[in-house]
Amino acid sequence: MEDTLQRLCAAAVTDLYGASVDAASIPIQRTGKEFEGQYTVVVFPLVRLAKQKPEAVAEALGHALMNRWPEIAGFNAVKGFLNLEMGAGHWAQFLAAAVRDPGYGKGSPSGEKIVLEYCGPNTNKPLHLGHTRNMLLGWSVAELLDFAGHEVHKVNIYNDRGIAICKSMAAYEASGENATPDSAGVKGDHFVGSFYVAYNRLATEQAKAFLAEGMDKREAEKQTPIHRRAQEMLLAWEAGNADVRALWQKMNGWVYEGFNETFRAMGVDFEKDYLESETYLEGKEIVLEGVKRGIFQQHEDGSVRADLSAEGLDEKLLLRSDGSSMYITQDLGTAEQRYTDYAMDRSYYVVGSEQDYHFKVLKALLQQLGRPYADGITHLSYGMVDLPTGKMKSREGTTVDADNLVADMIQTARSKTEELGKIEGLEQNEKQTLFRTLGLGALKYFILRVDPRKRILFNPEESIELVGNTGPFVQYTYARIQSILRKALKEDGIAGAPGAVFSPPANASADAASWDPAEIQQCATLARFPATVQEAASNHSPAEMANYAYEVAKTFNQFYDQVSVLKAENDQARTRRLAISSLTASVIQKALGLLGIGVPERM
RNA sequence: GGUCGCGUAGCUCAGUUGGAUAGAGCAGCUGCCUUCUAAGCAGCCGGUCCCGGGUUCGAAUCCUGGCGCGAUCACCA
Repeated sequence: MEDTLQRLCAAAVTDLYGASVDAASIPIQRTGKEFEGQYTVVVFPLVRLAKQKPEAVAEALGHALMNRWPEIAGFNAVKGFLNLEMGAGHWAQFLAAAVRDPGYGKGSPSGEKIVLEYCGPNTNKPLHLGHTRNMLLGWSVAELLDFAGHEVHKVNIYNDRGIAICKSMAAYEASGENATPDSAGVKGDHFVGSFYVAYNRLATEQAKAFLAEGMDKREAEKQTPIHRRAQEMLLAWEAGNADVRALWQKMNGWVYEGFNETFRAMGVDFEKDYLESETYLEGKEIVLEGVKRGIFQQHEDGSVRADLSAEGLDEKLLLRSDGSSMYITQDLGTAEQRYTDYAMDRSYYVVGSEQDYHFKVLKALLQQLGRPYADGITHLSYGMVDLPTGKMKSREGTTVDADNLVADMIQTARSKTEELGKIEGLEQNEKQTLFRTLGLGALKYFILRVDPRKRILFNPEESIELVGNTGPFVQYTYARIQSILRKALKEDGIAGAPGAVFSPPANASADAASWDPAEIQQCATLARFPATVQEAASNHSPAEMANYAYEVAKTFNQFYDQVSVLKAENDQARTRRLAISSLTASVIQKALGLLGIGVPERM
């Protein structure tokens, strides 16, 4: 739509003033609420070419556009702003085309292959609120890119080895008594996490004796038997010790089971899992290859470093003097592995902003190595989730657990729904589904509607809102529409697909005069969906999609209030409004779907 | 200290990449349910867009200098 207007404007300017302008540079925007019209051309940039006053340019351009495009029904010029009113015929055409297109909003295939990594948990403790933001963002960005026309592969990376998991293992060995998640009746990841907490308790306890001897705190903890045991296990793991590996395998297995349950509850999925235990050796080889090619430097003590000062970064350690690998080394291996698997054009890493530096380094290293996938790396950085008490810290138990959070939200949705008492007729399992849809909808919307870069403040004391600018508000609008459509089907005695039934009147352009402003406003909002998809995808911003979904719902509720669908003045208006309603429902369903939020048939 | 990010109503956030009188929600106040679901709609109240300078027809948006908050700069991950 914008493109068309820009083209027409450019042509008109050439006709009127004999000057050529770049069509793409002509600003087209939505008309402000206080003015008539749907699209506004800002003519200030053209004033210089025209050598006339802005108002005169707008006026002249308005006439010229009307001549060129009959779908423009009128215009008004205010200062340098040319407001265009599209006629009912235009909207009727739009409506007919959009309603009949099941793929309305979907981008055409770009041929670009993208691998998107998100979640990236450690396997020694359960997922928390920080992971929740990561998962929701990652999943949604992937869906947006997919819907916008790219080929997207979602992958996870497990940090499944290292000192953290050895700590849980050491504590389990010391106090686990061969219990299992089943025997304890605890979800696997929580079960293992409880030993991570137990480790810290034991270490603090055991450190007391050393502290009494005047040792400093860090040193004292290093001397504790439990810490020594964890270190020992780490070395044994690297050496391939069968017992340690078996325990590691068993405990990680419990964690994966627990995680999978959380992923299901959260509604996120992965096409492939990567394990750092399987890629860190490959990372080491890449570093050694770099040394051989003279790209990285091996120092006298045996350590390997990369000089990134040319990129404005520091010198970076890649291998320790004992030859063991670093965090960054593993990521090099994982990246290589990924390219072997997918040969992707671009790779996205959804990881918190505290790792901005890390990803700059990773990309720079791969560029130095001349890897073909290096330039295609993008770090999708997002801000932390803070509590009123400050930053979350696992060791201090100040995290908000992901499973509890979801359960709480479902509970909140249940009590609100029961309080309103509008769902008496539903079966028990339908109710459960509804509470889940609403609870998760509220949670996901709450997190996704804010700009990813910004920090989110989450107050566990206050439950997430269900009224106002929220997920359930948008869901409610959908449910309202479904109620109308059900009644319409019943009145008409027709069963079938709403899309087919609620097509607009064939001769819609004939009833131009009868369109209510609310109908035009709703159509104008719905018409922005495809452009919003592309923008949200290219900006990697579910927030833009969330805000759009809110606006679609908001304008529909106004429409709902201002005109009656089922009791419209005439059949033509009724059919048309049914078409607008069903298209609105479809757009809401798609927009929320891109955020991972489901829609209820009633609520 | 260097680098990066953020700073908009009492609170939580938008602001279409430089456009009109800066918008929503929550909180507070007022109206609207014998009419398609009131988880809604309409209205009131609420602003030094952190501060100073600059660029131009026009700046919350771009540049520059400050201030504040946060992250990061490990032989941790």
